[in-house]
Amino acid sequence: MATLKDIADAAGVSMMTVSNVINGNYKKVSAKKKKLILDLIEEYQYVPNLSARSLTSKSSKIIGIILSSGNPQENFFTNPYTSELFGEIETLLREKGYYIIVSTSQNIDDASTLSKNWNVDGVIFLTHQDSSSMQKILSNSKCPMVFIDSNDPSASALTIGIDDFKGGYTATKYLIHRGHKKIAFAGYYSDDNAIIFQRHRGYLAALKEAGIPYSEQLLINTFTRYEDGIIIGRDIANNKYDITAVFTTADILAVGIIEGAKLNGCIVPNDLSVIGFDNLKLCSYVTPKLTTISQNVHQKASAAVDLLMDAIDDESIRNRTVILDVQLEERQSVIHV
Amino acid sequence: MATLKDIADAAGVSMMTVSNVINGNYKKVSAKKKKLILDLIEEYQYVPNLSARSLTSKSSKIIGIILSSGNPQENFFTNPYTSELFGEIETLLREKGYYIIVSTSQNIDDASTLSKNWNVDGVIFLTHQDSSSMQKILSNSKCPMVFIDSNDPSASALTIGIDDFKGGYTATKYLIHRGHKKIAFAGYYSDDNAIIFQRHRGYLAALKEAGIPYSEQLLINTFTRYEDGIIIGRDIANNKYDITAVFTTADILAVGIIEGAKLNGCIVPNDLSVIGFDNLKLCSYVTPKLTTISQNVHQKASAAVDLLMDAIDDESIRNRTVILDVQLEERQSVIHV
DNA sequence: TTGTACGCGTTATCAA
DNA sequence: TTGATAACGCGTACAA
Repeated sequence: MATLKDIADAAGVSMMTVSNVINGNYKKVSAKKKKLILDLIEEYQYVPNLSARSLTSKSSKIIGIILSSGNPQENFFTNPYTSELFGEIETLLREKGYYIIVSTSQNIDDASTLSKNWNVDGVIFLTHQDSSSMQKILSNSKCPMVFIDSNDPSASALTIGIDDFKGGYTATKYLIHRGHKKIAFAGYYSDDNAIIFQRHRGYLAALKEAGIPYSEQLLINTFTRYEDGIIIGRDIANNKYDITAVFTTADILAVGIIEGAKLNGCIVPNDLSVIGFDNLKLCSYVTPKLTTISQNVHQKASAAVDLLMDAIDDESIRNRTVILDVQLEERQSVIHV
Repeated sequence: MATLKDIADAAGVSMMTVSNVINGNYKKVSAKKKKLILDLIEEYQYVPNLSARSLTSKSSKIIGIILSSGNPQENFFTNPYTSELFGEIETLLREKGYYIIVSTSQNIDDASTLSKNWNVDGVIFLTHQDSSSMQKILSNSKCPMVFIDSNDPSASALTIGIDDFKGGYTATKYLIHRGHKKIAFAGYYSDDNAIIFQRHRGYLAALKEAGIPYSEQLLINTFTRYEDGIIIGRDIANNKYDITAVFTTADILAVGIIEGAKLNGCIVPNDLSVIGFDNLKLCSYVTPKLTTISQNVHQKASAAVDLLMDAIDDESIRNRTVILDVQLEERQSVIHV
């Protein structure tokens, strides 16, 4: 492995001259030596050791991407939403010259260990963190951290979110307009998950606006996995709930519900209308194609990266919230009753 | 940020003693000092700087994971197979105490730059590399590299693959047993893609065994994306090909074909039988559920990690090929004619 | 324009 | 059992 010194020796100059060439400080080097050094670098296939560089300079050019949640998941990357978002962010970051270290640990403390271990320039949390975890992380953070889909009650962090209230409201209103009155809400509803809480609030608002009474029985609390959807779908088909439609907080859950219902003889949309959330590619793959609340994953990734870059460049940016819009994507899983 | 020196100063001992405690060399330290130091580490929340460590020690505890291919992809992580495989590998590696740097660059040279930049302990290539790229990479590799789904004509690398010939053979034979005689092959067929070539060979072998003639017209050469499948499906429905069944080299492509056929009035499996490849979760989400050749992603990930670990531990292991078995997963997309 | 000396945080060696 | 010192590869400050 060629080092700076090797190149310097070969060129008969000091390490400093080589360093200047590498870092593009061409004004400080004569054209002749510059060319010589450039050729040598090519010949030796020299690549700087970034560990060494990050030791002296403050920047490591590493961004940590963390996926962790209480919601049990064997493999975060079987979730198409998470995967797609991750891929978009990775691409954006790489184009800006950063390396990415991923970690899917369930343990929040690993986040701060990671950032200290490698002196990362920034961190992006891809999955929902409850507020206590968030506070814990922020309290001993030493670099900018962007949270996607997390609550920020104290508004003291960098967060990217979507208009969850509007999502819940829009979906529910759409169902109501189609004549539905008995509409269930299915998702991972919990006190410390503001995302789902807001969607639920939107759902309630639409119900109230239409003068439709709400009862606890309409809340189907569940993890958002395909398998959980199957069970719920079967229950629905077996008339465990008295409903004609269900708004779910994730496409993958909706797909499971549709399948479960079908297994027990309840056909979507004829016997049951379903609306999802996310607008994954998956929505077009299934039958019937899933009507859903669409969030723009690319836009979300881009907003997260922009915000992180801003915060890295400017120390003073340490709390800011970006809320992205959502809209209904009409397909085939809802029927007029 | 507390450093080794900070802890040493606080404890009134040398850095070396602290280092020994951190690295578990307890025999070299008195019990009393050990406890003192451990407490201090806890109090200061000390975490070692791995950049510094990797400068001195040979190991960086970083594994690079590279996704790159000529096959155009905006975002590798929209491919469920790739995502799932990546997630499995990440988990396995993390459990073994490694950090992961991901890179999705299209440029092969970035792979070697990455490995030099960070002095990675090993690299895993997640996507197919043609043999020339592979040779290029291997020629200036300085650490163990495992290739998944790549050809290794010279058998001089570490590779993980599946029995592609058997996959093609089994699928085709299955179709033949169901009475099909006009069977197309759809996939990214190219000279430098041994994977697909082998599947095609298996396909040919089954045809030959049954005495069914093959013609070039049965080869549908295409990128393996959903959108490409749509086009092919439409073509099939429009009788561009004279076939009753198609074996595809990827589930996502099969799903597209089914949809495209349907758009033009050709219903699977009644009018057309389709077999996929991979056995993604997606197969169960679609209608009809997709019959496919199943490869065990978890097993593949595990084999890749095991092989890499072996190679890291033992310099002498620099070429070895692991071939995993495949099998038919029967669902609903094939009919008896 | 070029070179020297030092420090970044850690570990290995060797001596005490 | 402990500690002093050199070394890893690079960048910055300063001097020539």
